Amino acid sequence: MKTEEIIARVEACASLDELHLALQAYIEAKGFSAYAFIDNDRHGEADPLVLHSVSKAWDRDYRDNQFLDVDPCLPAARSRNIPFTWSDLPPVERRGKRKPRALQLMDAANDHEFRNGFVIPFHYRDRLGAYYSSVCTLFWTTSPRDFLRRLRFDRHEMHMVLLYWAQQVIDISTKMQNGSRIRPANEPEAEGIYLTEREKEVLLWSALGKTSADTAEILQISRETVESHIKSSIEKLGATNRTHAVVRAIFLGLIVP
Amino acid sequence: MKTEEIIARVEACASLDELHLALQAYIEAKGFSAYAFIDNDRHGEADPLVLHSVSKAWDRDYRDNQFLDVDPCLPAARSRNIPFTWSDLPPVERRGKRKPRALQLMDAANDHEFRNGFVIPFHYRDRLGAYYSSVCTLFWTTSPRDFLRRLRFDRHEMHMVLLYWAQQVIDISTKMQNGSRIRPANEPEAEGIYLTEREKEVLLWSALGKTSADTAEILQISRETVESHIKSSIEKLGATNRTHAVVRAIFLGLIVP
DNA sequence: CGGGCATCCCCAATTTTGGGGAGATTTGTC
DNA sequence: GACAAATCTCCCCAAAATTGGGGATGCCCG
Repeated sequence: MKTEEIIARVEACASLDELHLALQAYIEAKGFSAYAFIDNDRHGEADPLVLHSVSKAWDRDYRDNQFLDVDPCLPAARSRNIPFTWSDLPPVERRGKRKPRALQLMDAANDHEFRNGFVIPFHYRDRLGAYYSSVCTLFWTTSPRDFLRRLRFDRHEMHMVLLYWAQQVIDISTKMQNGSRIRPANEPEAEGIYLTEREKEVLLWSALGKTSADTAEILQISRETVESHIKSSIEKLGATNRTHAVVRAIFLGLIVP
Repeated sequence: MKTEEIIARVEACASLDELHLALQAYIEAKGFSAYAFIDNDRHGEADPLVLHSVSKAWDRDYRDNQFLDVDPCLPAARSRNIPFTWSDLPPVERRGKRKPRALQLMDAANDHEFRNGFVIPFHYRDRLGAYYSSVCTLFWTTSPRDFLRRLRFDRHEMHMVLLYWAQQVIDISTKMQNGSRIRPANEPEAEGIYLTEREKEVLLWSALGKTSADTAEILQISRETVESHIKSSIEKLGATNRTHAVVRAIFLGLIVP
């Protein structure tokens, strides 16, 4: 099946379940046994979004030992955009007497027959500009040599498919969370709301914590003028006060702090 | 030439000049006339990294008119991980009598014979965990129909090549800046900022335009308590006032209006 | 038992809001 | 070129809200 077609199939999925099945089918065709998608790096979010097809045993092992905190894949994925394999990671050095937790993790993975893993990092921003990082690991349980051969052929295709897949997961899960990351239902449409350059400018400085007086200084205009711009922005945005106006302007993509 | 080979070639580049030449050769082979890579989305960073092969005239036009501020590609790229084209963007409506700046930009692009553009967004984090967004636009100057045909065939390959290319640009440019990009001194670490439930709650209501008194009413607590929570959030977030705190909380993903 | 959390209170200084108005300049239309 | 609309600029004033200090009391949890 062509990459094109697989991506179209992924984009046609309307639920996380469908996406789960689609990915599992895809990676099995590529010789992988399971996948784990962890959308961890959100602040203050109660439970990270996790989709996976790993065994219950491994899932429990991973959680019970809090391997999430020591998994070297996560920091590696955080500062990369390009997929890598477990074997690409720098070896864990053991210093001192105690076995590093990361080594424990690797031993555990080995116990579960995971011979290698293909890790795809994924960074994105929502409409508010907030950043998120996620990672998807594909688990390989058969011959390590076949793993390398597989990657040589299909690394890019898999990367590409995963990018679209992850985007779809994000889109759907944000939509499910009562649309929170998309657009609150009660908020009026962006259409028809335009701010002048000056208005955006003063709102931006306000978003960066400046008072009217600060902004006046920065823009070399009078405080009254700054407030006049703020006032008209508040009115245009249908906001109740400065903070509200700034949030809405950010939300509407009118300013980018 | 196979994708594999092109990427290997890109990864072999040791300088920005080489990367520039490699990309230009690649996109010309695909029928594009020029590219522009802008690594802009960073406040407090001295000069944004820009690599491009566009004409001096267009470069000057773009800078002189400060089109960077109105370019609809940038906000679109900011919240996407998947490439798009100029024609994918929602049309710019003109309200009022004045011509929107975005329309001016489009007219200018047309004057420069740019018929369409392929835009690849790119998000990444440095070793310190700071996030960056960049965008690479490929300019198409010949028949619009050929553009679509080209994309149908090569969209994914080009996406992939650009991902590796951009990663290489980042790697090299960070290496050149004697070390890494540094988190702006005034920005506290995202990690380690935690707000209590109550703090998030009052910030959220604040983001929605409520005053302390409103929020007190809503949460059935006293105004002083609300303000007390706001105060401690401001301190935790290293903000200077309420608006700033709300903006930062949003950007850290702590609250979701 | 200490520390963080949630709750409440006070007060003075500062900032913001919500009215009002008004002149100069730019921009596009007729 | 005349005209209208929008923008940018500045000003005044009183009411309301926020900020930055300082406290205090429970409560829960490790």
